Amino acid sequence: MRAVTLKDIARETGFHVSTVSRALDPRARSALTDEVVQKVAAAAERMGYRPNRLAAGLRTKRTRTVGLVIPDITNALFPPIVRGVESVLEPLDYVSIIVNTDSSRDRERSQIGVLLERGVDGIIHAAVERDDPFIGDLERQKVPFVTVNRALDHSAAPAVVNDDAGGIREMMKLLVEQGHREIAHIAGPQRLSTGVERLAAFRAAAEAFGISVPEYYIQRSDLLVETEGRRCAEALLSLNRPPTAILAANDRLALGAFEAIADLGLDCPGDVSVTGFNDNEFLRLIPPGLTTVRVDKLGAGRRAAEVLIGLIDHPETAPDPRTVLPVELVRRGSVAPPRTGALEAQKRPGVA
Amino acid sequence: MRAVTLKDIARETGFHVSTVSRALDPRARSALTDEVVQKVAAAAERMGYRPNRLAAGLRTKRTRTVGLVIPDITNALFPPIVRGVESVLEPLDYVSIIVNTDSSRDRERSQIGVLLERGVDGIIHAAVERDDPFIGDLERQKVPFVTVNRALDHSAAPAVVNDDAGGIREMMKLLVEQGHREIAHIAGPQRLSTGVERLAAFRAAAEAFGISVPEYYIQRSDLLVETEGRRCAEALLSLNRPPTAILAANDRLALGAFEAIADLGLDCPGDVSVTGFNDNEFLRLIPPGLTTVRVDKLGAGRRAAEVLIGLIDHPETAPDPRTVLPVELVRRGSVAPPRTGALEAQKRPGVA
DNA sequence: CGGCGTGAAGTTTGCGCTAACGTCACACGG
DNA sequence: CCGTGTGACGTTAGCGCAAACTTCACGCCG
Repeated sequence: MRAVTLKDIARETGFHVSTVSRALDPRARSALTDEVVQKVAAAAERMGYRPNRLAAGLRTKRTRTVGLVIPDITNALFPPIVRGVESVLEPLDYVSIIVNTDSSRDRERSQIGVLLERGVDGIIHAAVERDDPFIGDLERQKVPFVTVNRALDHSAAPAVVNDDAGGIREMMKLLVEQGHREIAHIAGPQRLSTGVERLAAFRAAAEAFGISVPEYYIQRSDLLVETEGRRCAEALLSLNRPPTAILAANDRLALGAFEAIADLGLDCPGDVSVTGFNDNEFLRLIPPGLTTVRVDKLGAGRRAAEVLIGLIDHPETAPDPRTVLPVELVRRGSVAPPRTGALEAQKRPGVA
Repeated sequence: MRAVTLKDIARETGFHVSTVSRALDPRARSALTDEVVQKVAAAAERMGYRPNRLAAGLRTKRTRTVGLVIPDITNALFPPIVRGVESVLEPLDYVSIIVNTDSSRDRERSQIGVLLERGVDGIIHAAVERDDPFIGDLERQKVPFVTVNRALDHSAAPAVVNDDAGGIREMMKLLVEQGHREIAHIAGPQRLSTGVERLAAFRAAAEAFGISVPEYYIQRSDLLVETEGRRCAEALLSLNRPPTAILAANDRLALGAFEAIADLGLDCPGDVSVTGFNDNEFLRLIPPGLTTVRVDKLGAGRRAAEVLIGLIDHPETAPDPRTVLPVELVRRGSVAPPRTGALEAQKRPGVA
């Protein structure tokens, strides 16, 4: 069952292949008489013609394919971003090829390689590290690309990010208003822009609110996973003077903190308040309900795709180097006023 | 910055393009002297050669691309299936193009169309309905394809499914052992194979355990979403003789039942036990912990990819028409023995 | 010692498509 | 009445690659 080609339609209709090609191309159609266009369209329809994008791509050097580099599609943060991207790409007749890096540089390199072999017209990168070493290659090869959610340190590459600083500030404000003064931070990995941004914002906000944060109130996680959140929270809660609130750099770290709190026989928010970042799905169903910062995942994906398309269609015009998406505080049960002194009193006998 | 082609390497090394092509092709390499292979490989490396898969695909009619049709990547069931698929595809140098149907037939048709235009070597379909009308076309065009998770009604197409019947039976056994006799079912949409399979299994298991199930204990959902689960559960709990256990056809329906139970001021598992199917992530964190049937999502994706590759590489040999993956009961807090008579006593005064 | 198999390379072709270019007829203005 | 523009279509080339086919030299065997 060979596929129907332009040549077949040409034979059938008696026109030349290139006439058929034009008749089927909305942009070139105007150069032809209506009669020809009608006949060709009818024949194409009747014969079940389906354009071969590969051949067209080979000729035009445009595949209408974009690469989407993410750490792991299994991570609830990314599917909505993907849908956002596709919501703008699909109407434009693009498809995306998604690759997972599993946060491994080796995998990132090879996966970007497969995207390039496939001739993607551009890349949306949701897994960059601040000093990503493979990005230079892309820039040198003039492959249009955008980063989402995260940004590069020294690069003019357009980035679509969330208002990390604003979100952290809001959160700090809430905690302070609730009466907290001993506020700790579980920072994200410092090789990610979100990790350093949120940590810096944490420090800045603390200072703005007149809260002093000792260094040991800042725990750096190595990965954005629950186990790391748990480890960091355990360290914080084992301090002689444990914090009354833990502001985590993301939801998964916060979920890990929940576990640590439960393990130590403590209560959230009774003994410790906890906050997150991102507002992943299902969070509202998990007690006591994580107070967090909602980021617009769909919007981020959408915007990234728009920027990328701009880059592809108008390579000369400089794009917005940076889009900062607004965030929104979501209050749930994990924040309450501190129970003054209660935590220390309770802990002293138990812990060495 | 034009990409390096075989021709460039040929000019550089003095060999002919086809010699270069062979030197770079592991299968054809053996026909060349080591010296040539070495030189070509070195030049390719040095010049940063990257094969153009489009051109190769145009020539060979093999794109090493598969299409992955899913309802919605945002649905937690699918990312692990996707990873499973890619875990076998990636080492074979394939990529996948994922399309979301949003359970719409129009979208499904057009999305399958874009996959075909892209010349995918095969399709893994995780969104089929029992009488899917577009599948006939695929079979006629001899496009290799497999269904995952769901199956077609009248088709020889290979399917990778879970042991729905076994899972339901196990679940029924558990409920009966716990002392339940009034067991209701929130069935999945009957246009999906899982919907009818699980309903049939529910009836069969009930009979096997000597449980009689009145028709009004079976509520059919229209979509596999929480709101539908809630609607169905409300209907069941508003009966004069409400069930003591609700066996839902999937986790999301069960989560909806949780909501309905809470809304009615009832307690799970105190007043009603609830069970699900699939074992989506994060379920363990949602109280009281859904007792459910764990399906091997990664394994399903993996198996589907293996079957598809078999179909692609050996079109003549008939594949296993059906792979049934084992499932596992996961006990959590949502099932407890019925509080005999308590529910009725409590409800009578309140509900008409 | 001649023919022939074989190994190692080169030549050619064409996958399906698009874009640059060519042709031809007709209309229109000076 | 002829040149020239223009509209409508045909011709050609080539994107990058792989596979079929060709060439050529060498060695071996009868």
